[in-house]
Amino acid sequence: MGIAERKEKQKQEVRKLILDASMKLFVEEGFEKVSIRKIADLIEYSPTTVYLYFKDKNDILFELHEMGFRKLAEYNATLWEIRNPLLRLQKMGENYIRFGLENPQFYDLMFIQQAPMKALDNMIECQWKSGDEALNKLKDCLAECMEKNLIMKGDINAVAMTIWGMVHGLVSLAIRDRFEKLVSRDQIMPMMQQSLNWMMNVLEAAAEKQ
Amino acid sequence: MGIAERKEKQKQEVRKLILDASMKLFVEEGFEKVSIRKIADLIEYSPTTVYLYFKDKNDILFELHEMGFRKLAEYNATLWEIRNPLLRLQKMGENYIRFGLENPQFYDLMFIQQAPMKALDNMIECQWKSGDEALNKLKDCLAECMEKNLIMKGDINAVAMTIWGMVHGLVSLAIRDRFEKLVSRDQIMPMMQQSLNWMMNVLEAAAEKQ
DNA sequence: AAATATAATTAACACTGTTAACTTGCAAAA
DNA sequence: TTTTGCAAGTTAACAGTGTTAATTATATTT
Repeated sequence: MGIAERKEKQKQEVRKLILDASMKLFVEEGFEKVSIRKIADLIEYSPTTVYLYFKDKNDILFELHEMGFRKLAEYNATLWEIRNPLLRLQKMGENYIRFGLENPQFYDLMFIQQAPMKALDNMIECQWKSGDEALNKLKDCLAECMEKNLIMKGDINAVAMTIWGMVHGLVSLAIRDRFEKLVSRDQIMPMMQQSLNWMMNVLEAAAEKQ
Repeated sequence: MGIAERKEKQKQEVRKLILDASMKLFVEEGFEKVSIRKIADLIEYSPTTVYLYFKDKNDILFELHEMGFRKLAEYNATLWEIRNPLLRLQKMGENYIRFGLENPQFYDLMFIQQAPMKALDNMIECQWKSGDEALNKLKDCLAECMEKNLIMKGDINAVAMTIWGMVHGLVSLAIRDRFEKLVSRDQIMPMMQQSLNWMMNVLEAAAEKQ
């Protein structure tokens, strides 16, 4: 069955060709500039060929969104060496914010755009695996913090949403230009840092009081 | 100069016609279904007529975004009677979340979409007045809390961003379907309420410790 | 070599925002 | 009263978008 194997391999190669082209357009021109026709032009195939390898555009954007999660994981590569869970939490927040501001297009796709979630709806395994994995790491960290009385106890899901919500709030307001209309541009980054610091101080103080 | 006045009035009437039609489409079919052609169809003018009254589509979306802010203000109408600033803060957060979940299209336009901010760039007064006004009310509340030692002291801008960031994070993750892929749908609302409660407890405890 | 299966294409549909050029109707000047 | 000029509104077009049905070309199997 050598030829069936080769065929499968070729199919995967074209698939990769499409994804590479999408990626190139995506990082160079941003999310909304990625179109099926431009992808096809780049790989020198007709636009309809793309539909032989992907169900629709959302399906392609889902794959790009997965790449984004791999990139985020790279940011956190050295994080698990940190013993103090509260310090780890802080670094996690810093990395998250840094990732968002340095890769706004990826962030957009991972946490703002609806397209990847729509692709998920049409899949067999319709659970958001990437998001779940990332959230679990946050939950583990928070659980450890609670165990050691470093943050106030509470429902782990609710607390995780709170912390995630806070950093996501900062990043998404920043990359959607809500801050630069309110404070001067060069003040945004230091202010976000201050914001995170204040939050950490509050968390710490509340735990000590408990 | 009676005729010039009448002309001006007629011009304003067509303008209102366009906005009403946009609004109708917007609340009935959502943001991405609003198109210049559909607006024109609805008011029985040609599509290009719209461009005689608005610079571009962003310009129309900006007006809708303003209506959203007026709607949000309605939610907070009875808020200023509350004396205790910490309780006021909590209710403000609850109202914000409720507004977002009950009016996801408006929320989208006000805090997620880039279109209204792009319209702002091409305006004489390119400050985000609506956002600034809303944020100032939050800042006033926080300043009062700090004064009375009800929350931990810190840079007022940074703290405001933190609090806003948190509630915006929750709402935007919710309306962009990030929660329902992680927890069951009917658990989202109670979890968000729990999330806010935990946050308020943390704020309170941290203040007392100070 | 002929039949079959698969890969890729062309053409089309129904949309989108936006601009240039043209036509109509009405108020003001000759 | 007639002519001029301006503003409102229109048509046609450009350059795109995602997506589907029908068709052609290619490669594999019989």
